[in-house]
Amino acid sequence: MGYSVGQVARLAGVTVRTLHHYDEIGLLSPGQRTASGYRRYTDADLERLQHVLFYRELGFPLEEIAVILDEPSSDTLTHLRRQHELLSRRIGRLREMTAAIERAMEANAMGIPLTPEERFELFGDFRPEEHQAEAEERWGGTEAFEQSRRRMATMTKDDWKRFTAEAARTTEDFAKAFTDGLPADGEVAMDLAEEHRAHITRWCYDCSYEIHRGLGDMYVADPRFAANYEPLAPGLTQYIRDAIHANADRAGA
Amino acid sequence: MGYSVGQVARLAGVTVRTLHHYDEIGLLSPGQRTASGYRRYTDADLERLQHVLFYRELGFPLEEIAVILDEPSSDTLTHLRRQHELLSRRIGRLREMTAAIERAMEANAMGIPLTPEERFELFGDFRPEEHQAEAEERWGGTEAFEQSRRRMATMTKDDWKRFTAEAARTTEDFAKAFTDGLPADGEVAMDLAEEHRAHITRWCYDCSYEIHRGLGDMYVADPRFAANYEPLAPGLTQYIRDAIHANADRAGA
DNA sequence: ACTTGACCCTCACGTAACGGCAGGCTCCAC
DNA sequence: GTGGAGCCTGCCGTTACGTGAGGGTCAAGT
Repeated sequence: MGYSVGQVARLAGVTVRTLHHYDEIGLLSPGQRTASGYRRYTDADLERLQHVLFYRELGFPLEEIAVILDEPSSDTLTHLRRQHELLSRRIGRLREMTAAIERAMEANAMGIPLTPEERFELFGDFRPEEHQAEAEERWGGTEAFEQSRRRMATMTKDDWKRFTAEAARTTEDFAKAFTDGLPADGEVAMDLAEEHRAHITRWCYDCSYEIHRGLGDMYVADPRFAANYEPLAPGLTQYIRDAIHANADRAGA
Repeated sequence: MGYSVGQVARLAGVTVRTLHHYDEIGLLSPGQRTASGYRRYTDADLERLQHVLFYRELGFPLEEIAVILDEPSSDTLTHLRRQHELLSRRIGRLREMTAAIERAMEANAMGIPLTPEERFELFGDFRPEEHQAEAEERWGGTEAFEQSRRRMATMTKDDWKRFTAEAARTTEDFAKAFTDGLPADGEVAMDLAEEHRAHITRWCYDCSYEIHRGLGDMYVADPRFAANYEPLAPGLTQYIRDAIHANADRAGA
């Protein structure tokens, strides 16, 4: 027979207003309502709230929390593992900051002034590396790019393994279709392209047909991407690019 | 000779807008401006920014950061020490969360459902203990109370030592004035009361005369406070209370 | 001397994640 | 059967910026 807002609020150490808010934005709606409109939270709701608070504590925006809690592959254990890894990383980060502080204290004790770069290096774990800057340039700092970057940050080593495994499978299927002589604008190739697009959407960001076209073009233009495909079959890169465009055409985009 | 907003932004890994914002709210105004109105940040500004970002990272509101950076006893070393301690605490907290996650994983593996209390105990480090609940009741959950609670949280063991030392000194002075037979509404006693008020304002929260009166009344009403004063001189508690009121009267409040 | 692109300025409105209050039901314990 | 605790739905306020708009500034190239 569930818990009332007040009870849940006390249990979880949040305010009633917060629960109302989570209900409003659809992040956590109580399983039921009483006849008089009172919210009734179930045990499942409590578990969801637990995860919400956890990710929130680690600084995730609520909208993103909703996404990662609603993705299909999200059972309790997956989340616990992910949370465990996120915690480890966070602790590592704080340790680095501790070390930086200690260095600063030493420098201070010796009367050595810090250079501006030294001053902020401890915050610099997300500084634009080469690759990021380039992607930014290519993608024009779009929403999708940001989304991707953040999604990547949440992925555990396990996630990465599954991600690359899935990606490799699709690539192999492409290679097979290509060597079998199936046309790039044929049913099979287009379905594979669609699968590819879904794969990206699931793991990285909301990949529209238009973005997907752009990706395909990028594959042939950039030798680093081509390096992944050509060894499997020369010409595969172009084939994939064409299949992507055919698939987008089919979808009317 | 100085850095532009853009340079500082790149160095510190924040946006220009953020620096503009800090300037607007007076948290970090550049030491100079060029003739054409461009912001010029000095090395001292950079150091301040470093501290700002640090405290921000640890979740302090900007307004509070301004306060702790502007308090008189705030030299670089003090801050570095404080930051070091805050980091240690933070790491400890995250370790506890890690342990809680591990317990949850075990329970999950064994198929044991968690009780609602177990679910959220890891977030419960700020649950209302007896004392806090009482203070809340007394003070009616005022702004001052919240301010105090947060200030306390930033204090290192060293801070506490100095705090209690200062407090003890004032108390002794009060005791001396009392045993010397000086009147509670006399110059000396009132000055001591004012010092007491300043002490609270400096360390805990903005203590108005009205609040101060309330504190004085509380001292005589609550035996636990009286226990601190009476051993020094019987009747001292009442004396302090009267001095506080006299001082408030003198200030016209 | 002139343009052009990168950088800077000041408004000014938008957003996320709630806090806090008003005005009004609902529940249950005495 | 009534009073107080708890719940409801708006709705406006706040913090820490994001995101342009509209317009000066500056060094480098032509």
